[in-house]
Amino acid sequence: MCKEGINSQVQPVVVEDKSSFFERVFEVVRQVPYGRVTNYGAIAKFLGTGKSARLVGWAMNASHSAMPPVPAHRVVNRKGLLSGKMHFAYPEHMQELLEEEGIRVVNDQVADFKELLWDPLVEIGLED
DNA sequence: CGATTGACGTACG
DNA sequence: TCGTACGCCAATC
Repeated sequence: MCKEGINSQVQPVVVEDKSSFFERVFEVVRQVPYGRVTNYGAIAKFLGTGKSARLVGWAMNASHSAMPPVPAHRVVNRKGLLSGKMHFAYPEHMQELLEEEGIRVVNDQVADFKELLWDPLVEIGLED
């Protein structure tokens, strides 16, 4: 009799742990303003992980499933190099997105990267 | 369960 | 400035 009705079937709710490192990375990246870029180390350090910048990159790997979408194209390495362009739909996609925002990319590297760099530790850190 | 890899960064020479 | 070595944590083999 424990046989419940059809509508009694339990549906596995796919709830992502917001406590996960990835979610935090997604949030920070989503805070990156238009026409600006950030680097993995800044995000990692902002989250308190510090040297685990690699995890940020790994988190971006899952960013394709993140909702809302994460502007991963605004995230580059500390050299301003489009290290993750290979993981986009196509390598040129990342550069196109950046140029679309007015960011000039030369030799797979962000021009004036230092000026366009948006550091959450500085921007958000002082705000919040 | 151990070894390897990875969209990185820092330290050292 | 450049190349090498190491750490970091999670996923994959």
